[in-house]
Amino acid sequence: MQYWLVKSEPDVYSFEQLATDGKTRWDGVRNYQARNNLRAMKTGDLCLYYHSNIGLEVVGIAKVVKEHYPDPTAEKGDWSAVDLAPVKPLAQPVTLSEIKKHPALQQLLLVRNARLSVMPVSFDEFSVIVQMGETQL
DNA sequence: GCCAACGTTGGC
DNA sequence: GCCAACGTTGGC
Repeated sequence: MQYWLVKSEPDVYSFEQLATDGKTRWDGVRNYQARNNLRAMKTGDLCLYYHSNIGLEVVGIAKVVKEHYPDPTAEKGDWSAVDLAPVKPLAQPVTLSEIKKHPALQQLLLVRNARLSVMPVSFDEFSVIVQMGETQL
């Protein structure tokens, strides 16, 4: 079991929208590092769902329900998509500023590489953020 | 809206 | 293969 963090701009596709849809195709990734992370995802892996630009906070947990396949939105190039489904929202969102303040989260790629949109997180980091969101695993 | 950080492109 | 120029992302 691996843990991840995925970013989305909430005015484009929010966690609430994912909760409504029940499932979504995570496509449109055009960054090699992020793509390679998508390809490493396994069914059942859990993802922290982060709202970038608006909110700047982790708002929920999603899970991988379909492993990587060719991204149908890619007109050219070698890109991948996965399918994600909602697990649960955090009782209280965990903001970027809280994450930056937390001693156990200083290695988080979200902090160290702001531009990466799909990144692995350790189980410890995942647990800390979920606990900060006051939600049970 | 600005700008820093990063990735990509293209000239040499 | 280097590096400058450019485009994009994302925090502020």
